Amino acid sequence: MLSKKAQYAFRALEYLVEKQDQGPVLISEIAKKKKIPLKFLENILLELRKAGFLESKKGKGGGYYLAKNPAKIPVAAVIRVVDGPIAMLPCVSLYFYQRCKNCDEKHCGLHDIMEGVRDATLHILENKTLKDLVIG
Amino acid sequence: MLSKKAQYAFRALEYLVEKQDQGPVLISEIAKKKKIPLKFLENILLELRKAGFLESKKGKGGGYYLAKNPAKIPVAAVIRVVDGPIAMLPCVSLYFYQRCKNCDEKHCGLHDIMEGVRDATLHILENKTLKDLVIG
DNA sequence: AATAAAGTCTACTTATTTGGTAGGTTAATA
DNA sequence: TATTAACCTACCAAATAAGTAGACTTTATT
Repeated sequence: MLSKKAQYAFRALEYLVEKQDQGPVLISEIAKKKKIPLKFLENILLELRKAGFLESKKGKGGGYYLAKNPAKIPVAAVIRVVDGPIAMLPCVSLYFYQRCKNCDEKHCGLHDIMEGVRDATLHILENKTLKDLVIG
Repeated sequence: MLSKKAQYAFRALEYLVEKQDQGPVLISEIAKKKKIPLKFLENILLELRKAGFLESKKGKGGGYYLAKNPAKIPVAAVIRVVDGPIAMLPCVSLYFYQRCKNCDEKHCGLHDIMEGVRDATLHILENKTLKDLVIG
């Protein structure tokens, strides 16, 4: 399951995609419209900015806005930043790989199964982007 | 990510599939061979028995063994019992569904994306079984 | 019948993660 | 120089995950 943090992140990003051409958007506006706790959202947006998905402006007329074309930001990238690994086992994770203790990856059935799940999942999450968060 | 509990569960089940024709297997034997904390494993096996995957015998010569053909127990079913939902969002879970607050599922891009991920994931996890845990 | 073996059950404890808050600091604008 | 709004550090509480303790029941053997 995605954490609430990640779900908030996607809701906020969806809003920013919608408001894409209207200059910086206030954190407080996003919080209000998307019903996300303000201070929690602050942290989340900061993290998304540091990851390069968003940019921000301080002071009057400031706020957050997309750092690049939303069609260039895969859903998978956002999940990795906010929640970490996407795979179901550390030993099949591409970005957060950890070797299995007590289990030989070459002869582990679960490993193979979860590798398949990872590939199927990433096939979708690497190709869907922030653009796809907005429908119609 | 699967919890450690789920990973232990699969390791134990794999062992029981291997020892399938050799009568009841001691918890302590599984714990030792698979390096799983004994008391923790007790709880896990109990849960798997209550879910109908395993059966047990008490007293001397007792132990745990598979309740049915391992090829009839999908990996998905085990995950649901031990860890709960497989889907990435409550609103796309088949067995643990919960409605989204503040979001209309009909117009939610993330919903659609995660529905796709769920289908792709289940396509694998419903068809792979405990039999597939053992290689060669 | 007595004993020992082995799973069962209830109830903890401890560690980690999640979700959220507080309050001061810095930068931009008017 | 006052105001606005993001930035940053630190903290806290609740929930979940991970693991442990110990007494109880059932079964087989002697």
